[in-house]
Amino acid sequence: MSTLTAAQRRERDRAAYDAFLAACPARQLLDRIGDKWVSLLMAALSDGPMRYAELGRKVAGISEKMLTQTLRGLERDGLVTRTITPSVPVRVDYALTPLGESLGTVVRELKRWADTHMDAIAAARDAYDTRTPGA
Amino acid sequence: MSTLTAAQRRERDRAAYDAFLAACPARQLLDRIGDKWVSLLMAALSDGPMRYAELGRKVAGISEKMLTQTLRGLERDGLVTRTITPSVPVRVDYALTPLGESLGTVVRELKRWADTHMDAIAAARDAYDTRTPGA
DNA sequence: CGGCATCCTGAGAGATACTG
DNA sequence: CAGTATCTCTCAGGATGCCG
Repeated sequence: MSTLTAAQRRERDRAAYDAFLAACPARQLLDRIGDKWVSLLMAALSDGPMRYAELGRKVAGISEKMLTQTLRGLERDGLVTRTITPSVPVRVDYALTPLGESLGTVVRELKRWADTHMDAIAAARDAYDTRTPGA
Repeated sequence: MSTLTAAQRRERDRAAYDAFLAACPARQLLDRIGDKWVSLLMAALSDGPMRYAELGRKVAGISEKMLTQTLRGLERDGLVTRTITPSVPVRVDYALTPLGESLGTVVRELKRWADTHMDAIAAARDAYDTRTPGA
């Protein structure tokens, strides 16, 4: 039977699309750098290695949970290294890998586009909001 | 008094940081293109103008709500145009603006990095998961 | 056809408290 | 110092149904 409701069809399509998206490299990359803390942490580390608590202070608003979670993710992806020095108060340093620095370069290109064009976007936004005053 | 609890200090810091982030162009851009549907929709539109329902079919898994919502956001930011043809069944076409195409170029650069380096990330991920088998 | 209002659920963000 | 564990709660996003 081709008797599929719109909902059923969409569900099937979504499953197929999800598989496609999971395999899409660009999608994975966007998910990573789109993460609120990833870019901030990497920017902080681009100045050189830092300790756990230093990062927590530098990025200010981050909770310990997200700090740990994000760093773990970055470590897993080979973007940062985690170096444990087993002194009496343990010391843990995080640093960018070459891969991480490479990604940092790309992100900075993105930032350059942002710096050049975001005022145009802001202007468009203002114009739009003026055109659509109430709602 | 400097008698602030850790929570109070963090809250104050977060407020300040939120303000900083809201003003940061790069952050705004990342929030945009990090959105699951934005890049997909823009990729679809890079082939030329499309109608509402066409987009819905091309992007397959998207719900009508997200389709409308995302398109509105892109229109507001001056990245796409929305053209209404008041025929009897209404016809609405969406197309990239020059600004939108410019952004598309940047995103494609990002995609190039992804295509070149995501296998390294996947490898790092595998290695990490092997090193950390149980948990 | 194209779109908005409404309700509802689940993933994920943060606070808190405890451990090596 | 550097986490881990647990709980709560928000809110993005999907389903549904109605309008122009």
